[in-house]
Amino acid sequence: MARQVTGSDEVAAKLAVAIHEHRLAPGTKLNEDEVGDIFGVSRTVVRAGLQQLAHQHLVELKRNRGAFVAKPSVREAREVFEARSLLEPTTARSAAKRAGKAEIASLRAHVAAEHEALAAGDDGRALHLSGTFHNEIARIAKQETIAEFIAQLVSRSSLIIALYWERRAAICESHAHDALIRALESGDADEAEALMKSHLLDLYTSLDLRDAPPQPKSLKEALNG
Amino acid sequence: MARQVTGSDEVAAKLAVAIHEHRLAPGTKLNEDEVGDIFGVSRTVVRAGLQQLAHQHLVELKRNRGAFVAKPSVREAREVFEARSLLEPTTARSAAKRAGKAEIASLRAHVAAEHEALAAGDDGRALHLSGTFHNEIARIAKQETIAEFIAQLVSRSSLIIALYWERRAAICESHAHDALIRALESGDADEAEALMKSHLLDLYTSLDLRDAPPQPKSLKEALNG
DNA sequence: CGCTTCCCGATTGTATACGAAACATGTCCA
DNA sequence: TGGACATGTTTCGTATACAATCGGGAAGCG
Repeated sequence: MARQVTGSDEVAAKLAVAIHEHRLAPGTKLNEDEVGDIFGVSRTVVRAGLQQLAHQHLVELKRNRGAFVAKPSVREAREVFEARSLLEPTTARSAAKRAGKAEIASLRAHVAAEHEALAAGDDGRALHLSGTFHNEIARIAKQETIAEFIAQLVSRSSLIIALYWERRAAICESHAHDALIRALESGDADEAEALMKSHLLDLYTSLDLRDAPPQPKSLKEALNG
Repeated sequence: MARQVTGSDEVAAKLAVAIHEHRLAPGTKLNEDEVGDIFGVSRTVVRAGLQQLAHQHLVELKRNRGAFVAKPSVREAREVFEARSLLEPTTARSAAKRAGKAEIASLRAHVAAEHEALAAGDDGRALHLSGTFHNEIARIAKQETIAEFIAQLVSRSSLIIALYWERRAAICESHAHDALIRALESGDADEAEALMKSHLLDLYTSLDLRDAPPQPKSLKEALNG
């Protein structure tokens, strides 16, 4: 089928994007043979890719049962945003100190692409870009280690949004990213940090994290869970 | 050979402990067949385990070259401690608010074991326990997500210490951990946070992070790097 | 009619086999 | 004598084959 120059990394990356864009819903079973046929590779490489995603908590590996797109619990959702609130504001501060013209331009292009996708009705892609914007900030801060953590947290946030997002209509038109870019451009570290903090809080409070289990589609699933 | 009930997780865990205890030096080649023979499993499961460790940056996977125990760069060392300084003080604060009698007792036992290992001359084990102490703190804070990050950072710190530690003699007799336990016991969140912050700073400043490359064992290695 | 039990199918876990890439060595030529 | 090329060997990357395990469904029983 597809070219066989692809390694397990590529499989993992493509699945990750599909999850970010909400084309794969939480709980979806990822059959090894099926995925292998789709990408034109053998189960060996598919398994390797799935394990990568499992380490990032994007898929859940159940022994002798297979791989499923992860369904973060309410507890996990809170923890993810707690972690983000520890890492990202300080990272935004660092980014404000380091951002040059090239970085600012890149960020503006990123946001433009996001708005474009939104206008085209491609909500999934818009959501994905909205998430990777945070990765870009971390990259500008030149903290590879922290950037990696943030990338993982952003990925997991995408799953959390898929499960617990309430006001879908008001999707991301908050222009919070624009404000952040302005703060970075003017090198205002305090402002950048504060904006990032409130942006994350906004995101967090827009979730419906009542104790209800993550919408059990069926009774059976709820019982076997 | 060992029992075959072992999965890839077990292989990864055992290798990780060996690395933590400095029984496997940075740069050591981990031949798949060799490791497989040692643990009595096939290359398939060894590869899975090595990939796990690679995701934690404990081993480095070079395409068509094999797996090597990671050799963190100076840059990476700085980043790791930067990340720890963002995560751990706040986590210690949380732990101070939640720690009960059972948790305190567990921590004391942990430190006791550490001193015991040190007295027995088992420096590697002492170092390992000294690291996992931080994991325990994170566990008490009941932040699984952050705890996982910290666990990874502690692991990587172990490698960094192996490469850049200067005053080996003064190993950990700082009693910083004892002071931390006292703060947790009395529920003094501010004190716990401050102690953790200074403890990490102590660790960081005791490293020799000059720009020199991580001690190239041989000229060849330096050139091929 | 509902519950339990057992067996079979499907899917994963592990081992092995084969092809490919990289390093080392040895030879040939300038 | 020194360097460059060719070849051999080792080790990894991927595919395939076999074995173990779990879930579901049909049959049997209360």
